[in-house]
Amino acid sequence: MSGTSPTGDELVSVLAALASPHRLRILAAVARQRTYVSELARQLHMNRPLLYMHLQKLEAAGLVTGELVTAPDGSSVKYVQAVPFTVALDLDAIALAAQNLTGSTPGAEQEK
Amino acid sequence: MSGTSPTGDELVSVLAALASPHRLRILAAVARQRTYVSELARQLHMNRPLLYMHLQKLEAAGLVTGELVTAPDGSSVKYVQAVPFTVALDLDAIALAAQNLTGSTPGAEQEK
DNA sequence: CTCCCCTGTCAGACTTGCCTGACAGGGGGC
DNA sequence: GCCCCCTGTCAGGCAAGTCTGACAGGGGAG
Repeated sequence: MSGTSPTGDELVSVLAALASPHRLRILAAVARQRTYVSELARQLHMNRPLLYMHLQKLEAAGLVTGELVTAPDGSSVKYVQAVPFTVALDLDAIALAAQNLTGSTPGAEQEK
Repeated sequence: MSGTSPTGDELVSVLAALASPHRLRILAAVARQRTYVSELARQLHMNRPLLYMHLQKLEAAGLVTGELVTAPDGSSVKYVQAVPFTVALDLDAIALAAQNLTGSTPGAEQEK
């Protein structure tokens, strides 16, 4: 879904995921280098539970992927990675997305 | 601010304004035709106070402009208009925006 | 055994956003 | 006078998002 036009709902969830300073910072940090959760928490000066929440929002929106790597010795570390994407946002895209929203009431009058 | 790279905060507010099915629909309807508030409320089947709130969020983000037109007879009608814009959203844009956020803690370590 | 680092998850407090009905007021038509 | 349309704003309730400290558990090093 990097060049394809997403459904309205997908667009909304992506935008909602992006509309947060914390998540913007997280995404930027993760895009720069592959890191694991605790390290990321230190870099960004935020509590881990909070980071977890934001991460799972980003993951739900499909913007990052988590990978729990279990080393041969048994210790596990969760690496987080940014998923490349592109969204072109303008009035036409909005108008298009607004048409395919769940609950767009297909019977509604488009033109008065 | 249609081709220029917005500050991180601006980006956040725009995305937050856009991350709502209601506001997407409002923006789409307003982009299609110039309408006034009450008429818009009827088209979208939503209460006016609710519409007002969403409109002022969109206006705060700079996505729509309101214009209170007072007819020669004294009756006034508020027309709402969409403001054209374009935002290219990808990892680079995110990384860039994350750098200029208020409270980006300029003294923080960029590279570990 | 003790200390440290890691991963998850939880309940609770707090803040913000969302939505509603109701109100005040301006103006026109009958 | 009454009724209809328009603009605004308000308090209040409800739902959702945000953030915190604390906990349980796995594993390694001294």
